[in-house]
Amino acid sequence: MTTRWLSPDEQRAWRAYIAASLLLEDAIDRQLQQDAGMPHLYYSILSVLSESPERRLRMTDLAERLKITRSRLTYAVTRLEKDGMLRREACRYDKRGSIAALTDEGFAVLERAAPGHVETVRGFLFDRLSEEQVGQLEEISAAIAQGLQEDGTRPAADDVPWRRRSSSSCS
Amino acid sequence: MTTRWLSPDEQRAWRAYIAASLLLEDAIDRQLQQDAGMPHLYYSILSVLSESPERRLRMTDLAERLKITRSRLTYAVTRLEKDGMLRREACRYDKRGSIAALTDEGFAVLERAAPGHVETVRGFLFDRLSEEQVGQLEEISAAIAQGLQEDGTRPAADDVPWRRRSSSSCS
DNA sequence: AGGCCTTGGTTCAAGTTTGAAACAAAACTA
DNA sequence: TAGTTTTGTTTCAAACTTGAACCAAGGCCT
Repeated sequence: MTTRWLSPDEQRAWRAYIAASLLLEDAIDRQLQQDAGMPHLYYSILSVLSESPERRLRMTDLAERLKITRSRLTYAVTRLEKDGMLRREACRYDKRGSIAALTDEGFAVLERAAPGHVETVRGFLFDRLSEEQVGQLEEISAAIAQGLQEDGTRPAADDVPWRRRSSSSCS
Repeated sequence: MTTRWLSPDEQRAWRAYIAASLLLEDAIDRQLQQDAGMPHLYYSILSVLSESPERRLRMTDLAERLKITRSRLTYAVTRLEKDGMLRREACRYDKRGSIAALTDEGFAVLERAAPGHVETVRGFLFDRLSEEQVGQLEEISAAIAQGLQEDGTRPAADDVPWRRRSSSSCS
């Protein structure tokens, strides 16, 4: 089959999107690196933990929410643990499991960094978009994410009638 | 001043966006790594070069178009040169300058990889969006990028009445 | 010409990401 | 229950990114 190339509109959208996402991630990484001494992903880890029940989550669940590989998470958590931002705990119900628990210090760091981070996100993103566009951005993002999450390299989709396990809290 | 936190709508949009951009870049990187043996950025370098006059561009111009640091580009170009995808040439008019020139082999690799790449972008992005949304995505991205490009850490903005130099072709 | 600031690129070390492999503990299955 | 497969996590080496430092060379003064 001959390739369906991108239309000029699609080309422009694609390039604009690539540029914007690169620039935005860079700006946010730099801000957080400066003000909190950690890149965006690491901040997000603390943030997700802070909103979880008892401020703790199993590694796999954490990785799933952040859309990153377990291996990447392991590395990040090791660093954050070294820095005292969180602690690893064993899972009582599943001896394989390991739980990342936010420490008080981690929470404090998060609280101190949050205002600056929000300012940045606002300044570079939301202040530049209309309310309408915010809605559009969410819908577009959701559509993209959905397509990419239908279980990664799935087995044809009609092969798995039930939905994936929701979570495995533990603790 | 007390922080203006994100509204629920903004929160959702932000999280959806982060997830989508992570997932999308990952998917594209994986596809290109598989089919062309290089990550997305490296492919983009070849792609930009292929569309430039004489298929060559100065390092700084290349970095500017791709929105990456010169140092990152240096590393990437070194790898691509080692792989024979491009060649570095001296700049005749500016002895500091160095020009990246796509080789025939690089062009060939690009041509072979392009269809698969476009399929992927289409499958994960454009096939999931309405025509309208494509337009919205472009506008949103452009707005974001614009805000982030007003000359990085600029000197107060009212300090530089003229616009930055456009380019420095050479060769 | 002689200084001095800027620009174009690279280098280097430290930090991060990737993907495959290794392990150990569940969960099945025969 | 032993054997096999799956799941949860880490480990390791190779590749990549970051940011600061460095080295020319070009531009501007005076």
